Amino acid sequence: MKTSIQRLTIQRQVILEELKKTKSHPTADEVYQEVRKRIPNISLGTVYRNLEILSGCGLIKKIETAGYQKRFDGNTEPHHHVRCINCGRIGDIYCKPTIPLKEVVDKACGFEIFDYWLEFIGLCPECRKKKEEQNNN
Amino acid sequence: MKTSIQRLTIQRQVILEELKKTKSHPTADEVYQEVRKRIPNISLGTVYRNLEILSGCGLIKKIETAGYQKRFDGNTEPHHHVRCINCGRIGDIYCKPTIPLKEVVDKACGFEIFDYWLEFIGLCPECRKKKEEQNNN
DNA sequence: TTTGGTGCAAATTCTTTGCATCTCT
DNA sequence: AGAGATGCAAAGAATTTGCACCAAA
Repeated sequence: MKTSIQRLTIQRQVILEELKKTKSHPTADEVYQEVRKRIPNISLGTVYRNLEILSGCGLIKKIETAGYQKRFDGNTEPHHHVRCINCGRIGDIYCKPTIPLKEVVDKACGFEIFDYWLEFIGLCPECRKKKEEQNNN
Repeated sequence: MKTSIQRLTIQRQVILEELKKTKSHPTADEVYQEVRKRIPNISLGTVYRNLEILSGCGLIKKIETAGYQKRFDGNTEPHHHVRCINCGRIGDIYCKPTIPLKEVVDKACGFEIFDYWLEFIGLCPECRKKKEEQNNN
């Protein structure tokens, strides 16, 4: 895994900018759609390649929770995610889980732990509302 | 989402048995390979369909952490996972995180939280050893 | 001039689906 | 008969890769 970028091409720069600009945790294709507005002839392959490289050197974060598409996050601060079970939207959470997570796990299984991934699954406010309205009919 | 099985066909039964038998969190294809030893003409589609149904009614667990393939777990006790960044192997952890996770999140973001997913990323004992040997060369 | 990057298209990989057939009840 | 399942094969979706060309060091 590379830890630094060789060249900051326009494509790479715009992809990064668009990711930093939004809080919506877009998929590769959504990034592509956004970037195309500024670089109309960019290819989807280039977007994929660059998302991989950018996350490889820590400039963005890859959100790898499947069954779903990968998503990408321009926010590299440590934080956690909530995913809406209904619409797939992903939100951010900044609470610090005050758990000695690493320590516990290290002892429990012999893994050398680098990181952990904490994701909550539920209904986002919008979908919550919709569901309640349906129930009232 | 269905909550009960209509018919317990041989295919369904064997898939379930094989999953209960192992601790290796196999992918759909790995389940397929194993089940084929007992039902040679079973189709991959059937395996996928049944894994979906079995997890839909809570008899098995779907592990949806991607970039990787989905994996399935015959162990439905609440527990967490460690994933090896190198070989992809998934292990189990039974520590209880003593955090009021749900409560904190509910307040923080307006989501209605049903569940959470906690996964640790690191190096499994085997890969740890390999890496150390490489470093010694 | 060499290395890295790009666009394009084809290829892969994983998963889902349509359909004719079969099987329980 | 009718609903649910199956095998097979084709289709889909997401992602990766090969290749010829381009561009910056």
